[in-house]
Amino acid sequence: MSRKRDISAEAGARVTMHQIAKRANVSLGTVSHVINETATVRKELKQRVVDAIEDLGYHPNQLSRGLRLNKTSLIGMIIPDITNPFFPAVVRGVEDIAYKNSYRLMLCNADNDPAKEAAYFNDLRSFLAAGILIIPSLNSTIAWKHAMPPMVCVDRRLKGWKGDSVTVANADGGYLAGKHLTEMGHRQIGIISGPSNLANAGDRLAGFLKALGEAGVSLSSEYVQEAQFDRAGGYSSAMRLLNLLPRPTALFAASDLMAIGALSAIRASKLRCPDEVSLISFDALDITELTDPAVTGIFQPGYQLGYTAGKLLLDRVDGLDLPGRDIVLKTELKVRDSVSRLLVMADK
Amino acid sequence: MSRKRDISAEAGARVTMHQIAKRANVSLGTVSHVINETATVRKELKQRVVDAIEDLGYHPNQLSRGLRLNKTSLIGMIIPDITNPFFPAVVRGVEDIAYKNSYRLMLCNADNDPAKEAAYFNDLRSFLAAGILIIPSLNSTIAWKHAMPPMVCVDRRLKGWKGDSVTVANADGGYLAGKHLTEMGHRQIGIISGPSNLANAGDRLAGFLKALGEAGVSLSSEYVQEAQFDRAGGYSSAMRLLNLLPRPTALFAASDLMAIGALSAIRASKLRCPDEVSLISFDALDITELTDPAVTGIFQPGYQLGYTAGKLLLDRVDGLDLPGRDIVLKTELKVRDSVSRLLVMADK
DNA sequence: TTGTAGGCGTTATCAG
DNA sequence: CTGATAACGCCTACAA
Repeated sequence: MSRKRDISAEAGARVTMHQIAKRANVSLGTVSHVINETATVRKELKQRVVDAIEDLGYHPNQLSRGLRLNKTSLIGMIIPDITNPFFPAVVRGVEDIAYKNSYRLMLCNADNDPAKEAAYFNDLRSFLAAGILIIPSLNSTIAWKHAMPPMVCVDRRLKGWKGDSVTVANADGGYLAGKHLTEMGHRQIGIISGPSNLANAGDRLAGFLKALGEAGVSLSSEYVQEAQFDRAGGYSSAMRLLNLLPRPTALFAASDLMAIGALSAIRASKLRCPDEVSLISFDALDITELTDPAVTGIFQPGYQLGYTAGKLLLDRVDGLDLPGRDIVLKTELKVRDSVSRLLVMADK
Repeated sequence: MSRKRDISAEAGARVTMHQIAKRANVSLGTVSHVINETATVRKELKQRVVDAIEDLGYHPNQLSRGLRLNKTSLIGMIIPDITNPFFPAVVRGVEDIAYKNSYRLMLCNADNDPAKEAAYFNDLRSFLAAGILIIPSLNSTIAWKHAMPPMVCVDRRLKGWKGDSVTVANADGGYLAGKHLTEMGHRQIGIISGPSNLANAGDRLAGFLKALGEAGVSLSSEYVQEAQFDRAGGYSSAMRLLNLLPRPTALFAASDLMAIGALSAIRASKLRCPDEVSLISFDALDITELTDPAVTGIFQPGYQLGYTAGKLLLDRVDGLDLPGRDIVLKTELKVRDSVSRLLVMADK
């Protein structure tokens, strides 16, 4: 008795099925049956139960429920960096589809730290999440494990991943960017690429270089800088690029955050964009629409990415048993104001 | 037996303490003791247990753990809109302090929908979250309930909230903005205020008007527009304001997102900022540093907000029993390029 | 149609 | 120092 009081006196003490049963004068089983509609209960009894639930403000304890069912209604999602505005868009997509199917989203921000990512991953499993969505961090150590809940990779694929994934057409996007630049007359181009151990970054770069190749443009290696997908990375890479001779007439940044950093670098170098240096970017988020100048870039459908991934995951949660599916979403060129047409080429 | 197999064959089946005990040739209790260090176990046995845990890749089931302890290591956080870049900053602050204390963050995006907010709130309680952090949505219906886990209000206070809260000095911030504008010579000013049912918005407005009053400036009511804290709200309000006669020489936007909308409106009206229309804003996020022009604004310490709120919450989780604390964080004027000095006043 | 009882994986009490 | 054993709240097979 004293033990029971000790526990129930804690802050989280809540109404249980037991109390509902007692108040409605029915058995525990009956309460469960009306809650889960797992048996047809006599109308009168049912009403009594419903009333009791209402009166006492009962909400089922998801822990015991999950323990019993060996699964919760939680969808776990791991993202590398919540302050990168691309990811919240993806999250919104996931959230909409999950909430609609009465799943809840447990969002974990790995902070690009593999250890943190792994910790969150294990926790998600420990909470018996129904499924996991992951946008892998830079040096992710997550690997397929035995007895995993369904999982789908979003935006980036886990190394050696065989399951479902949803990504964007990074190579195509890079190609689009390269084509636009060469069509606008640029031949002296600097590239700010993402971390080379990220497939994403490699694909964008490859696509971009392919377009350049088709236009007969070749770049010596110092014109290809590698950096983190953030502002600081964009800034320092752009600085290096702008000091090269001959100076590039255009820069390709592999992400919007990088592009913003590059823009700062261009300003800091007392150069004008796009008059003296053009800039094209990848992401085409709202924010790069309001910079000075608005940045031309390759649009990635972030919301769709999340929504689609959520759908694939729910399929698996519902027991779909199929080989892994890869869905690749199209990218799109958004022409804004940061790329100028080169009419006369001084060195020609 | 068949039942047991049925359940353990499910996708989420995992290693349990039972298996550890068997493999290490000790009892269940001993395993628990070495895991929780709740009794000193003989070195040799302990090693066997540790090895078994390692070998089998055991992770405790948080559901049963939480069920038993009547509390999990989850911190729930409800935010109104994940795509508003102010909130992710707050989340980062929370996350850092929570993770450091080995709590996990369950982030819920209410989407400014009171129903969704309430649903998440109940779910968080159902999962026996150790504590809840909430940035209330616009028309929040959350009210104090019996047997709630510790909760602290962040950024905005819940109606009638008596517990802990962390907010920023909105009135002071508004005052700072008003003072800056009048000191720069502006007397014809337009205001884009937030929803009037939000204390936040009211405070900013009141502070701003106070500064105006001290400078002997009074505004007729059509110069005060009310809108949602987003881009669209900023745009349409600014449009209305810019069509007023006499046209305001300066605009005060109650949030960065609004300011960005206002900037678009200024451009769409073929006006130049800051030459013809100055703009001052509230938030001073990174993004408004890169717009054209960079927007002068009142800085809110988002990360600190989250970090501090997290600390208050953990205090409560640890059983601190004290009357509610209100912590108010200071704001700060960040001068950038969107406010011009008015030297000669035509109508003087 | 309703009620009873056992067990999900832990922790904690208490006796050896 | 170690090991049974009883809960925690819920679901469900099975009995009534």
